[in-house]
Amino acid sequence: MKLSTRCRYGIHAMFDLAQNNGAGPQTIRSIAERQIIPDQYLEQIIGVLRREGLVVSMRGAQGGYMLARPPSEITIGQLLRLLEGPVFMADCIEDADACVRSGQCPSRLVWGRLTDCINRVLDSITLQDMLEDQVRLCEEGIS
Amino acid sequence: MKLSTRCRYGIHAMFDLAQNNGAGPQTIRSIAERQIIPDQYLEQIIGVLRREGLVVSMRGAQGGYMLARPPSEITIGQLLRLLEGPVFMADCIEDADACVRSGQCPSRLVWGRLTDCINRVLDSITLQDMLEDQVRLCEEGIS
DNA sequence: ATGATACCCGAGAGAATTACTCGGAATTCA
DNA sequence: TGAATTCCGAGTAATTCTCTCGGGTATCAT
Repeated sequence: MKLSTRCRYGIHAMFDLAQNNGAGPQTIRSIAERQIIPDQYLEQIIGVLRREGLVVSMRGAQGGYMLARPPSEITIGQLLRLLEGPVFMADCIEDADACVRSGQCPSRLVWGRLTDCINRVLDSITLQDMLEDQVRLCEEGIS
Repeated sequence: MKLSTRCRYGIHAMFDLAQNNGAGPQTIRSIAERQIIPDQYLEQIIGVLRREGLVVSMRGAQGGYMLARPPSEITIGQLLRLLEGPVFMADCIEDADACVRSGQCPSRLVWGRLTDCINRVLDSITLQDMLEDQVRLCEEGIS
């Protein structure tokens, strides 16, 4: 049970944009270099994020990407659901008709509880929180 | 973000064994029929559970499988970790050296929190709990 | 205008993983 | 002995994941 690298790359890229928020548009290449991501792959990933309205792009020379909203309004849950697909542990969580037993299936209860817990944790963490975490981690590193 | 069918099959099979606990060994075929699982695939899955000591097998005619412990001592977390691989969302959770930035990486904090939450939920649910859930679900269905 | 920069997009290659299948050996009960 | 059943390694088909390619389009600087 692991995240795909697509999802990790996407979240790293968004964190990078959060760090550079206000510093003008960032190119694919510069993000990819800082975050150590194959740049053509990142292009694909960031395309998804743009189509969903989480980042805005500026084409042409001096173009690049910027967050579409402040870091405090973007949660990891949003990112993960976009990049990894919706969080539901079995088809019957999204669609009760996917299985004839849904109404009386105890595993369905388990998957439901797990899904809720994952979403709750992830929706409670914003990019802003991560920026603050990093400041704290760096200070601890120094002292 | 979904469970593999291997994992769902395995848990359904274990739940089936819990329901038939005390009723003698259950054959692959009978479990597969009740739980709607391809039986040769189930054979493979249940082999993993046997090697890890969660079920015991009896070979030969009238043989089959039984739980190695009471349902109250088997958690979904144990099963999921066996069947789906250990729950860690990125390599750096298990092995800090997997990434040079581990010490100062805020995503690592996120994956850590998520991993903890998932394990906590899953380790709190036993097969016995699921048996009781099912009784309750059936009663609700009737009334 | 022109050229350099950079996003945009669909198609596809290669590798890994998943979900199964097959055939046959070993064991046990009746 | 023979039928039932587990045990095991190998193999295959489908899917998904990761990443690449090539060419198009928009924009800025000169």
